[in-house]
Amino acid sequence: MATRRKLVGPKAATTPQATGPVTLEMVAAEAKVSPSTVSRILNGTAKVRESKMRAVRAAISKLQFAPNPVARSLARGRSSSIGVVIQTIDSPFYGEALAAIEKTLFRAGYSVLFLSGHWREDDERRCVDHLLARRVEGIILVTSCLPDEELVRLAKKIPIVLTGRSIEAERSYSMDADATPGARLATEYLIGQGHRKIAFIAGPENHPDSQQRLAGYKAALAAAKIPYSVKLVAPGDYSDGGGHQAMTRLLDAKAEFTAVFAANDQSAYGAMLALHRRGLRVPHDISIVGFDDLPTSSYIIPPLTTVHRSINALGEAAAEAMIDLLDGRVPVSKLSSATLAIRESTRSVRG
Amino acid sequence: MATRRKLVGPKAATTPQATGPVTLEMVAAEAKVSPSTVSRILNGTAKVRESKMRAVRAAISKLQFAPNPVARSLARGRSSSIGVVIQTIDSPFYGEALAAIEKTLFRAGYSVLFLSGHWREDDERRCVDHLLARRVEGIILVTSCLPDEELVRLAKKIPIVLTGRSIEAERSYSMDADATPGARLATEYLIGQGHRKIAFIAGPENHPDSQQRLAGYKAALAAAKIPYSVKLVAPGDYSDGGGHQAMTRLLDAKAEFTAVFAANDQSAYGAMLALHRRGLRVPHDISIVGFDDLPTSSYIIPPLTTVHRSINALGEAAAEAMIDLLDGRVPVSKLSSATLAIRESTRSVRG
DNA sequence: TTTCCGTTGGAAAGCGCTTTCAAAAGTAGC
DNA sequence: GCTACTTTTGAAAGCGCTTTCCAACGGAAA
Repeated sequence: MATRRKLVGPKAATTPQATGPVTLEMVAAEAKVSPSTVSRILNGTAKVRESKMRAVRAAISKLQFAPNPVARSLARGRSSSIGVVIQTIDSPFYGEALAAIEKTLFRAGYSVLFLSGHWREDDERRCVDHLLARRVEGIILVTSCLPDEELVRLAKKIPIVLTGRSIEAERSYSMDADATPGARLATEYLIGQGHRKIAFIAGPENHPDSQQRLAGYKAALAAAKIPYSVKLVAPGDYSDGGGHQAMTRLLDAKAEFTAVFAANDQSAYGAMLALHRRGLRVPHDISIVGFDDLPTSSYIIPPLTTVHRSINALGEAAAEAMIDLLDGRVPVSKLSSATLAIRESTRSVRG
Repeated sequence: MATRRKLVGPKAATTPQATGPVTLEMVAAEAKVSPSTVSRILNGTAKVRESKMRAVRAAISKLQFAPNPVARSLARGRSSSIGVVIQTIDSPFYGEALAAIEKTLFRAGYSVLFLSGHWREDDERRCVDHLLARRVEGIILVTSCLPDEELVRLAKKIPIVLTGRSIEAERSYSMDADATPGARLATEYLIGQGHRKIAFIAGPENHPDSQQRLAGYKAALAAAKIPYSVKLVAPGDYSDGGGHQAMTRLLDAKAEFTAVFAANDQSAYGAMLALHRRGLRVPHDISIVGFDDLPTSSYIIPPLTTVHRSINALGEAAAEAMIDLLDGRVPVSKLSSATLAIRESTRSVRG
């Protein structure tokens, strides 16, 4: 029977001192209405007499009441928060997307939980479990590395939106921004500039996205009837260091090429440095194009020609798709295609 | 009284079908013990007979039970989550710190809510309010721009840890990694290399951190008895573009200098590009040193000499300080001091 | 065997809100 | 002025856990 944890006596409501956070009940008491009425006003779930309305509003602002979202979540069975799994929260590439996701979701009244999966299956799985445990209402997976079946299974439990992947499942939305056309565009540009010997610095071998970039490169080559040579392809890992190593390897192997297409900008940076170390000049001796258009890419020397995809738009679209999913609508894709930001790291070698 | 929302009959426990998420009560029923016992086992809050222990564990794994953190938060009055307010979530500089915060806090069992304040008072205030409403247990403010009084007031309500700022308040911890020594170090290095005319590209004028960088520059100059000249100081804003503009302005003003100290690496990138555009070579004609040591700084051309402070350590320390605060301990500072990463953007102009 | 004391474990209250249900209060209509 | 509806409102149950309180239990001392 004892009233646990009630730190103040029965006259609590009349004692406005250190009673901790203000509760809805206190507002009700202050406004002399029932808690239900306060709740109804808060949520607009029913019509309430104008006079009470005012009284409650007054009480709310007088007591500085703010509803406890935890209690609300529990009662409603919904948490108003959604989870985002990303490779790493400090990804230079996805950063902008995160910002857009945060902004869009925040506006729509959701809290966002960002978690880093480090592009490792088990880490990512742990993130997802954590998010499920936290009862998020949906999960956005930015280029997940989880197997398809698992994602499909996940989609059965909770709405998910995927970027850089594509699965078939209810209550899910895949935004597979296929990188192939972009990669092809870059390679074609190089070809158009008269280059015939074009090296390629690849990304992580097992990742679909990086495979698409390679595919685009090959496609452009094939279309121009330029034979594809494995000697001109160096493995990288999307990092500056990887690009540096790849270029070094290419150079050491005495591969012949007049241009390089790097699977992403960071690799391009590294490659450029390697070139520089060997006394080769960009674009005079070697042309180079990147992929991603990182913010700094217009400021490095020389400013990098690179494939641009609005990553901000990607984030926004992902967030909007999630909102659509949650509201029971079917998201519509509105991703713009890749363009080439032509800057100063490439030159024509024709006539 | 009607039992609301109870979708299945009284024999619910025996019907293992689509009953939605598994609850502690279901586990209790399955293990034939009371909910209290399950809770005690879950939290280790009391000794429980070995046999029941086993039964409960079995039930848990059989039903795949995971406690609902929302309910738990409500009951405990604690949310096990902490908020982080950052300039922007895609900050190239703080990114690493965020990653460290996430990792450290996650390990300690907390969820992290990242919010972007955009270095604007009202945005930041809104973030803080949101976090308070969400009942986070503590807030980490990464170089907040809120006025001191406000932070002090905030600290009264909730434990906070501050980076790049310093306030006096209970249950708060300031990690004011003063930038002055680092800036001084950079400038002194340049002086040591024989430079006497050293330009400075400043950061945002009103920010304490950027003022410290200027102060360090001035201090080094003074110590070497080199007169300080406003003509050699160009306003910037910590962005690549700002650095580019600043350098352009310096050059247009025909300022004479043989070295530049940029308030941060991004400004340095921009400045280098401006130099390059004018045909000036780094470090042959002009030496340049940056501040922050961004990941790409070792890969740009030429690799940038810059002030290095472990931003990863900063994040880790911030997270640990928060944990200390929450556990009622007094955090102890363990920030290492700034070092200079000497690379290839500077050269000696002596003898 | 009885008494006393330290363990275990269950019943139930409570966290702060939402929502159902039914009673109270208005509004018409006759 | 009274019946028959249609709002508006309050009481109370419930969301899924934690935690207090106390009864039951088991073993040691008597």
